[in-house]
Amino acid sequence: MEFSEIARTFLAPIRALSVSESAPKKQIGPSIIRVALDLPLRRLFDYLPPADEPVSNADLGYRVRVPFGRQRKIGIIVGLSSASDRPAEQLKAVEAVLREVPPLPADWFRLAEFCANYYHEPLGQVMLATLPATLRAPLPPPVRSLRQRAASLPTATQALPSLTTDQRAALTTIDDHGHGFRAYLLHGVTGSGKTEVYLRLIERALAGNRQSLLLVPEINLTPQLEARVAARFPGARLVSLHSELGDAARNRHWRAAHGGEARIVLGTRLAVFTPLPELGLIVVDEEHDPSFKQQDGVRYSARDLAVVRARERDVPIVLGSATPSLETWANATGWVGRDRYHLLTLGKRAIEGADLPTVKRIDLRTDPALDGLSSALLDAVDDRLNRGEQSLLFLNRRGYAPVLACAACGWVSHCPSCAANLVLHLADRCLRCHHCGHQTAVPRACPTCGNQDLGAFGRGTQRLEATLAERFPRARILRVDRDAAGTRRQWQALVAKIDGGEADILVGTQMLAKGHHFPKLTLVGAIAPDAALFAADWRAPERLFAQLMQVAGRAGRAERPGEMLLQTRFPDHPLYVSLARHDYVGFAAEQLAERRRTGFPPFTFQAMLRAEADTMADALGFLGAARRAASAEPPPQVTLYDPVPMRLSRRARLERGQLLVESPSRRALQNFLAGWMVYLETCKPPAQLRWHLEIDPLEC
DNA sequence: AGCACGCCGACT
DNA sequence: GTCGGCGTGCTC
Repeated sequence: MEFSEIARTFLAPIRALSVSESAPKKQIGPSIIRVALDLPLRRLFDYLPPADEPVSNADLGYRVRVPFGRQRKIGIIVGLSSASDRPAEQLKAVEAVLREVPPLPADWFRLAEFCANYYHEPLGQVMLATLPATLRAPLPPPVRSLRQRAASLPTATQALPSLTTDQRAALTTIDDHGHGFRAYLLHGVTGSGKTEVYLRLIERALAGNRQSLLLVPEINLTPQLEARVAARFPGARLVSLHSELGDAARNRHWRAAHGGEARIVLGTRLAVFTPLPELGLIVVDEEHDPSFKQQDGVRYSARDLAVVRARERDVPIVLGSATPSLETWANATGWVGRDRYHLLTLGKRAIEGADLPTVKRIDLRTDPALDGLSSALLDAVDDRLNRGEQSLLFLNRRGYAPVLACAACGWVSHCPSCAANLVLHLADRCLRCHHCGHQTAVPRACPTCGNQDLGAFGRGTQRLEATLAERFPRARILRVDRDAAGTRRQWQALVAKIDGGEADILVGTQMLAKGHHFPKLTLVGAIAPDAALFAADWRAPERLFAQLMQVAGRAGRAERPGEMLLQTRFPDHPLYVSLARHDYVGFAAEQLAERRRTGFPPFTFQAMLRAEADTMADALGFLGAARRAASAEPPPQVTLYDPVPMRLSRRARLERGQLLVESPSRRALQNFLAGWMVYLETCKPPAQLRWHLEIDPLEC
């Protein structure tokens, strides 16, 4: 069957798929139950009601246990009907309607449906993937006695921090608009008091007897936020939802939210799907953070879904950031259509006397770096050591050196499974691939020519740490990267050390830029930011600016002024000029103008079809066939580019290719993709080939 | 996705 | 002669 024909035949029923809220009432009694199952299939499965147990509209949203082939599965009742496509004798009966958990509510259905349609994933997979594991398991969890939580402490009478003019103005604007839907962008530099605004809004939601949903990028890095919220509202039950939580706790927290007992839910991206019967407020903190985008399974953007959810529920949503994503900024400042988001700006740092750090650019052409460190930066670190203050050196590259190589024959440490180099990790005495985890011992001599003199090229955090130890033998140096602070426990131990004044120099990746502030820190050095300036990825400047701005914000938040030193060969680059002025607005305007001129998002909409297979020929062959099928009847307003190898063309022994699809019209793109997906699922690619579609891809 | 059924190689 | 490889095909 041709693609276009398939689109016509199958598309209409898929779009029409929805919860039938007007199914016949029980005088006839609907005889068919439509069930969503966790399968990669774009259809529902029809079942008969369980023996002697009529079902009604009140059963929509309950989980069911059903026979499926010779297995048992958990599904969700998404509709009732009086007829099925299949003859009744082919239908099996639902084994049990599981009523111990209240039914999933209608707004949760609409969110799951939106997610399934927008990201082109089967509804059942979306729905089941968002439930806690224990509610997905075909066997009921072992019965445990419900542990009653200790009664909450009486509300401590604590003096609330006084608000700045900007904070008060932001709150007044939100208050004046009332309880209904409106999306706000709360734009404010580090220390401008965004969190206090969130807390005041949560306070209002609590007073109005409404639940609040607070989404954060990585909960591990911000345990203090959790503590701060809990301390402010000791009388309200707060639960967290994130992937490091065990199954039991996850289930408990999810049910507390669903049941309405939890009044505040603090979670990472998956928490956007938590059913909240009395939701009154959504906050997305650090909304620009890429970790709001799920990178496997259902590839959704939790930030975007949060906005959809707020609209569905008719509640306000606040997106907060010092460096908003350019998509969000465009929505808030009239670059795309009229202002969709309302912009609220927090100008000054809320802490009395704490100014933004001065940003100085060190020209590496006149002050060349020796072992990665310019004399100006060394002097500045020395200065801090003498004053008993802390320095932070920011280098976004883990390991000792990005590659080990033989100068005699040209051998380099290549990953056998990926199109990438093995990174030298001297701390663990190994070579390691950062993409697949492959690990080998460091060879004593060149594997090809026997040369004993292998060289470590480039510089990572470990090497920088070693250099600093040599240069400042009396300083206490602490390295903070994923290797040293991978778990919540390790991270907290390091934070405790830093706060306890047990470190003079911190060396770290962007991990250090997030969340925590260190009162004694007055110097931030960016070691090698230039690489991102000319990267092929057109989003690289946006990410670099955000990172540098964020890490700069670590310096001098207390009464001591902070300083940032930027080591660069391009001191006049507009990105650095904007950064030195703390001018996000100017930077964003320049980037958006460039993107509009060159036709990049948010002025166009993108989707990426990706395929991986044993050979690049297979991967590109599949993508090429997909493209030809679409071009046979060219979709209006949609451009399909040539299939190309991905930037990391081979990972874990699989060759990877991608095909970019683009349109100035979101609707045109979505219409095309819906039909295309149905067609692609009828294709018979080589067995080992895997493919997936990503909407609004962040990586190009 | 599972889990069947279904035809061709090295083994108790 | 069997156990088992994973190539299609189906699951209400």
